[in-house]
Amino acid sequence: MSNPTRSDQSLDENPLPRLIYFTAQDFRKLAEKILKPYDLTLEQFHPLKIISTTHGLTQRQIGDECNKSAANLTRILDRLQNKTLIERRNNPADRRTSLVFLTPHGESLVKEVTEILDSFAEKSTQGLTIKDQQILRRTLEKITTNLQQIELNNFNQNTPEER
Amino acid sequence: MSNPTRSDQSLDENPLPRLIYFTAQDFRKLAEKILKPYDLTLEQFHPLKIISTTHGLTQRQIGDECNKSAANLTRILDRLQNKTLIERRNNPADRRTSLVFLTPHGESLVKEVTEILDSFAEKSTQGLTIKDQQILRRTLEKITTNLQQIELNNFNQNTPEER
DNA sequence: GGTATATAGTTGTCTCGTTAACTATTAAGG
DNA sequence: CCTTAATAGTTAACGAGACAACTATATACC
Repeated sequence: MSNPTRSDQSLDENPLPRLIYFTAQDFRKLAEKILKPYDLTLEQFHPLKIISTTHGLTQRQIGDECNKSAANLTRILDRLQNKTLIERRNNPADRRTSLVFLTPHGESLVKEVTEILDSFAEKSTQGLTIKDQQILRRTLEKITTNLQQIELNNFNQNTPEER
Repeated sequence: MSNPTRSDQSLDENPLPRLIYFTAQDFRKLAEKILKPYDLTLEQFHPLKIISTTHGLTQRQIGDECNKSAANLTRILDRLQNKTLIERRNNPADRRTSLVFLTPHGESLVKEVTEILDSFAEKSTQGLTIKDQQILRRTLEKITTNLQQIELNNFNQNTPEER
């Protein structure tokens, strides 16, 4: 009624990538709001969740799993450590690395927040048929594959037309 | 072959929202690489593109169109202005606002980059049937609607089960 | 007309993401 | 062995998104 945003008018005409992009943004924004009372961000929760399912991972392993660079993960873990949700322990087998564990505090927080986020994720895909969900999944995978292909072409040569 | 990231193994088991999120991230990362030679980011290009199709918008209007907050847009426009791609002109009709225009420099850059990004967007959805694209579009819209619904419920009451 | 409210835009602070430079440790190859 | 290269992690700098506080102007209402 008040502010005519792009969601009201121009979604239909947006190119698909931007549509995906906007949807992801909307999702993130709402997830952040939901997590705010727990003094957590979505990006902090990702690694936390990973640590909770596999204890004692290195930062590299965690970063691979949640698609975060080493630099980025360092700070995120710093913040989680400051909130005493995780701890880094020395790894005698490889002194370059440290192994990351949840504290009891972190453990219980993950448990609590997981339920909330799971229910949120479920609600967000409500009303979609199984078929549509499958197609969505397949389509996104195809796009990801395309992106990888583009990246390869771009960095081996300059957009070759045929091969 | 080298680094087993989440794209190789766990895409299938990821919940849909995260899948959308990862796809959007991949898209953004590649778009940024493509734009780098032009000293532009994807987030800078969005408003630039909008300004190029409708000259003399206020910042508010631009922000609505590209889903950016006023605060965020202020800085992005500052950067674009420093690169002499845009200019802000006084609006005598409402002295709180300024109207944003492209410089000739900005004009030609938008033209150049638009072609590249369009072709990129097209390539990224290559191999998808029209039908699948329609379903993707419909599905994402449905998710967006769901998110709006969740937001309403959350802020009027505490997750009411039924109404 | 004058006060109250709403709106446009800016600025500060924090989190997140990326790149590049750097340290420490480990692995490889002569 | 010892030099070289690779890897794990940290730090700094910058763009970007979010929120809160603030200024200036415009609108509403009494």
